[in-house]
Amino acid sequence: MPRTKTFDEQQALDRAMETFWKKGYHATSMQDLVDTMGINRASLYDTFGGKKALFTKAFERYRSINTTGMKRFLDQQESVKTGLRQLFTRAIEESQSEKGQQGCFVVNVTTELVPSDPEVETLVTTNKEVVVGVFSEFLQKGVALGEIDKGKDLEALANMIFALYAGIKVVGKIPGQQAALLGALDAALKVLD
Amino acid sequence: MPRTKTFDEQQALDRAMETFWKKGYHATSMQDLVDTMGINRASLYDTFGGKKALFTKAFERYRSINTTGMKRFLDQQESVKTGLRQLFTRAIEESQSEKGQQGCFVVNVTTELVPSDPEVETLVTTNKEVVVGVFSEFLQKGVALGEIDKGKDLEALANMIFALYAGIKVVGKIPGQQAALLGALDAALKVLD
DNA sequence: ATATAATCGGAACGATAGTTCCAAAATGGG
DNA sequence: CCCATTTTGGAACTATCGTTCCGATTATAT
Repeated sequence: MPRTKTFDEQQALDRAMETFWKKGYHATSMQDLVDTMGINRASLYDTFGGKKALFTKAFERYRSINTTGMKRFLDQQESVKTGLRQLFTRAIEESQSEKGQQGCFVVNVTTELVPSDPEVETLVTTNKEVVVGVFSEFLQKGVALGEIDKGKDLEALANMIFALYAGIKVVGKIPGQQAALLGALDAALKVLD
Repeated sequence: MPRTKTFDEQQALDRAMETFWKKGYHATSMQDLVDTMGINRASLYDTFGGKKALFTKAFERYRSINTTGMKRFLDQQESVKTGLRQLFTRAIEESQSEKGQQGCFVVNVTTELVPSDPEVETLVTTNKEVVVGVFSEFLQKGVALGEIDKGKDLEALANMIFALYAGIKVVGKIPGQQAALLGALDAALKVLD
């Protein structure tokens, strides 16, 4: 006898994610979210709780999409070295598009809200462990394939790749950095040899 | 017959810099600045113009201090390889202190205000050129000293070091990353061999 | 068709935002 | 000491912040 939901909750969350991603947490107003999510102000509070609760949901959704996508991309790579190169090349090329100039939501959130927000601090800490784990496993596959020397410290390499990725996402926000970043990538990937 | 300034303008600017650095632009209120700068609200507007004008002055002061300090540090290094290692080791160790968790003001500002603020975009673009230039010159010295192979693409290496620096400043905001980042540094510096 | 509940538009709330203004107080040069 | 000017405290202003509430409307399940 009751009725079901009418609006698309997932779509609304995706739009909130886009808004927080583009403007950051503090610069995003509830009015911005009402405008972009396409739902009523009251519905927003009913469904998502409030600004901070909505932000957390949007951020976790971004993390889920991103880590899943990255893992999927790496899983279908045959070569570890060229796979990593392609992952980064794609990231660099995307960063020069209008949307890419938003950078990485995780990086943006880290610099804006850590250490002032302990909850966010926990989320980005978890994210770092997960992503470094993905890189580490991928490198392990490279060792198994004989592409990477057995003697290498894979954990250190994974951490280096993670830091480089974050750096590229920062520098990539500056316009006209494609050539410079591709060059930097080329230099950096020498660590795998 | 007039009189001179009473309060220390430079000190007030330094405190504004600290506040913007710690909290970011949007999360910093004029009341925060009045409280931390130790001067009157009206004096703040008289001397610095307004929030945005004050922010720009504070940011440029940070840039000046930082690039000067980095250049000075590198200039007094005898070895290029160990000099770079020391620069980064210091940055990593500092990032684990309470103050270091604020990260790098330039990185924070880049992720928060680029591309939404064209003026800031110009400032961080200039900063990137200057700092990459510093790294590039330092690497050139390494070639002259015979520490670095002549054949290497120094511009690419400088860009890679710049991106890595930004990444370390992001990851360094997460607690407990000292060992991971030192390992990442060790792996990254292999590109100089 | 009717009942039930979700969604809506929009007002209202107290709080704070950035900025301006003004009279009083403090300060330094002559 | 005195004049000129800086600095001060605090009110005032308009705008927007995040949040809550309510009556009206819409949509669904029976």
